[in-house]
Parts: sequence; structure tokens; C-alpha cells
Amino acid sequence: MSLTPSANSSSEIPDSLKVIKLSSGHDARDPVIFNIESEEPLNLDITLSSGQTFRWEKEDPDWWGGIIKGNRVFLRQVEINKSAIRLECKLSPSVKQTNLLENYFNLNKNYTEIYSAFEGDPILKLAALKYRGLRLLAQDPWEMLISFILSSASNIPRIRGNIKRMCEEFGDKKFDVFGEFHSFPSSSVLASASIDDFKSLGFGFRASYVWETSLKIAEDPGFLSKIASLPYIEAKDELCKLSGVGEKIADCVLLFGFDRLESFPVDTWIKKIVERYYFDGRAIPVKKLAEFGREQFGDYAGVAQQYLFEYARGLESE
DNA sequence: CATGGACCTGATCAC
DNA sequence: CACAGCAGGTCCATA
Repeated sequence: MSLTPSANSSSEIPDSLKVIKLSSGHDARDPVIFNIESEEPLNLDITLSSGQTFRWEKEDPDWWGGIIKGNRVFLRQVEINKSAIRLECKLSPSVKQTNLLENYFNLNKNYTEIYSAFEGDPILKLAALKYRGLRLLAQDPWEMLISFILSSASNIPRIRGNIKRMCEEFGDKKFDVFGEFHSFPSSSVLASASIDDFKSLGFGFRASYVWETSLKIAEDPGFLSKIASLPYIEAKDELCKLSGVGEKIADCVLLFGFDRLESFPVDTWIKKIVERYYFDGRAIPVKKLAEFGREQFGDYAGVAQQYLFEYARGLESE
């Protein structure tokens, strides 16, 4: 099976998406509040706790707080009906970016069509039903790079803690109508810190990886934009030259930071589930599994990976 | 090229 | 409630 992307892969926002402004923030001290309604499947809880992103926090019972392109954002999902979602959004009035959320949630991508492509695969079909509305996010490449270096041989609570403390320690302190928050630290700031600084944040053996990679990026600021312009294989090769970046993390950075849906990161969960359902339980080397995923799932390999990952973890916790 | 052990730390789970 | 073994991989050293 080879899955082909939809013709609608431009960055244009489709007609099925409506932005409804509720408060224009006449007073600069008040948040701007608006709704986004879309026919695209989106499940905020599943998406924001899915392990592709590490800084979102659910503060109130149903309000998520996070940072997109340096802007604090609060989101809540309200059910409309089966064929549409509504996102309630609160932003600082200082935010001038247009389509901030539409881009972040990739609402121009047609997931209904992707689900149709998954129909022919029994496991993906189940996963798409169970985790309907799980979407890949368009996140910042630099943030993805450091976050996933920190993810190696770790676990989600620890990764989140590492990143949170790093941002509090080294990120710029910023203020908006909601109060104080910290940005994700830049490469030059991290490069001027020390490996011991990172060890005291709990990075462990990843401390030197983070420092060396930060230095490299600080010295070559065009590195990541060059990655964006390279074909998949070459982009991955370049990323793998960075300290602490192997094939798996390079694939994560390409998938979550560069929108390369053809990448298929293979971690222990993916290894487990792909061996079980596609190789009759036989042990297969990780490298082979990554090739298999890209061949098998084609241009939607990354989306398939994300659903298989959730499905594998769901099986474990049942 | 494939395989195997070391690497930090701490959330988790079996006594 | 204390404790050992393991975790969302990478790197380096050997065949």
C-alpha cells in the first residue's frame, strides 16, 4: 500500500474553517477571545498529550496553556457535532500573527482523506477510529531538536521536567496579559551555558549532547533553514551529524519540526507494534523497520507512525 | 554493516 | 515504603 497526499497540501486555509471573533481586545489589558470552527477532525486532549510536544499544560479542567511562536495561548475544545469542531482561544492582544493556530494545528491538511487511505490497513483503521482527531503539529525546528535530544532513553514526565526547568533557567522572561512566562532558550544562550548547568537540570548524559548541538547551531545559524531546503535523505544525514542525534531523533525533528510526513521515527513502541502486526512477531532491526514504514505508508508514513505509536501505548495500558 | 555495553537520573513497580 | 531494573537512544568499540 502506498498512501498519496491530497491535492490540498497548500498552506491556504480551506473554506470549511471559520474564525469567529468574540472580543477584539479593545482594552490592551484584556485577552483576545475567539473561536475557530473547522470540519477537520481535531481532538485537543489526544493531540496535546501525544508525546510529539512537551510544554503544553492543562491548567483548568479543560483549558490547555501553551506557547506558539513565542506567544502564550490558551485553548479549550467544545463539541459542536460529529462533523465539526470548535476551538475556543484566548490570546494576548499583543499577538499580531495571523493564522497562528490554523498553521500550528495544520488545519489545511485533510485528515478525513488520510483516514480513507488508512482504511485498507486493519491496524491503522482501528487506530484512526480510536484516536480520531490526533493531528501532527507544526512546531519549531530548534525546539524539536533540543526536546528530542532530551527524549533519548528517557520518559515523558522526565522530559517535560527537563524542558520546563531549562526554559525557566535559560529562556527569556516574558510578560503578557496572563502574566509571566518563559520562552524556549536560543542556541546562543544554551551554548554559553555549561554542561554542568545542564546536569544540574537533570539532563544526565544528554547534557553534553545539548551543549555541543547548541554550540554547533549557534555557530552556524543557517543550519536549520538549510535542513528545510534539503531532500529527506540529505536532511536526515545532516541532522545525524549533530551530537545526540541518531536516526530516530532526526526523524522526529523532521516530522514534528519540518512537516516531513515521509519520515517514520522508530522507537521501542513502534518497534514492538510493527513487529507484532506486520512481521508476525519476528525481531527486525530498527533500521529495517524505518525503511519498511516509509515504503509501506508512503507519503503519510509520519501520520501512520503517530497513530501506531498511540495505539501501541494504548494496548500497554489496557 | 551488525552487535553489545555504557551512559545519568528518576518515575515506576515489585517486594 | 525502600529497591532494583528499566526507559521514547546515541555513541563507541569490537567482529
